[in-house]
Amino acid sequence: MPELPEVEVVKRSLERNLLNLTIKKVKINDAKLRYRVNKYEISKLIGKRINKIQRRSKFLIFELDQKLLMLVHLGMTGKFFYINEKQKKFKTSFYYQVNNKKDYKYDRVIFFLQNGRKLIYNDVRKFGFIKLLKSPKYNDCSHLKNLGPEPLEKNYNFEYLKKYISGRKRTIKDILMDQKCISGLGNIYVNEILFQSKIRPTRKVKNLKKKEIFQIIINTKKILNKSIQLGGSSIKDFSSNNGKKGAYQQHFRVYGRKGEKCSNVDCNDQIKKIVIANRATFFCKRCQK
DNA sequence: AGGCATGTTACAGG
DNA sequence: ACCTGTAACATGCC
Repeated sequence: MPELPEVEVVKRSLERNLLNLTIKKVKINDAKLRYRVNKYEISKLIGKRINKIQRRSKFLIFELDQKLLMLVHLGMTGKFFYINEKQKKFKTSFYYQVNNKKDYKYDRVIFFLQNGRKLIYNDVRKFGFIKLLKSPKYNDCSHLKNLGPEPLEKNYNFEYLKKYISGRKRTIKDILMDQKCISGLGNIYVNEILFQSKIRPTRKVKNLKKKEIFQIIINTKKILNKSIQLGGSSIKDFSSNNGKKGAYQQHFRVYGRKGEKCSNVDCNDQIKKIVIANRATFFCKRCQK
């Protein structure tokens, strides 16, 4: 699920529902996430109120009483559910309506809230993590300190990207996936951005024209904003849900479309799939030069 | 059965 | 010390 737009959608939903609520109890069903969830540390959250929720790149930051900071990353399959304590079946959730009975197996950490509801961190593959930050200056933490600019902020612009790529030898796909260059993009959106920008993912950055760099900036912002507006995208892992899903996936132009006809009206070529930096890469060889 | 999957990072080698 | 590429992590699905 989660690249920047999905995390932003989750953040807004958490904000709507959790602000000013106090955590009553925390239950750890499985501590073995990306990093072991420390029971002693997590217990510090008890009795604390959630005052603010922020997003940086694909990370969520919960600010609680006494300057406690909880950092959450959703990894590949992490998600939050928000339900009534007494409900046995999930009826409401932040992001998806859930009807898959097996889902409870992957409830890793449960936060019991003072209003009688539960916030559940659910993660099939356990690539996500939850940890408390030591310093109130969260930009110091190892996960956040080397991140590049937010793609939707003004400091991600033509001058920035031109300067960043100068002297580098890598491909544009590789660079856009690199969180040190731009933070928050992942495989799906990079594929989409390069398709819309008419740039082949294998192009070396040193050969990019001014106009192409400009297109990348414009299309990055355009695509991310559109996706956030549509509630992000959810794929594969959520195909069994019959509730509300992010709608942006219906707008994918190349991602996952190997062998299909290019979606540009005047083009009859098939979408190709190759691997760059261990990641599936889709493009149209006629439209992306 | 084997390959693939929305992410991050530790590590090796240049 | 910087830059780059690869493998590993855990689990389910096609």
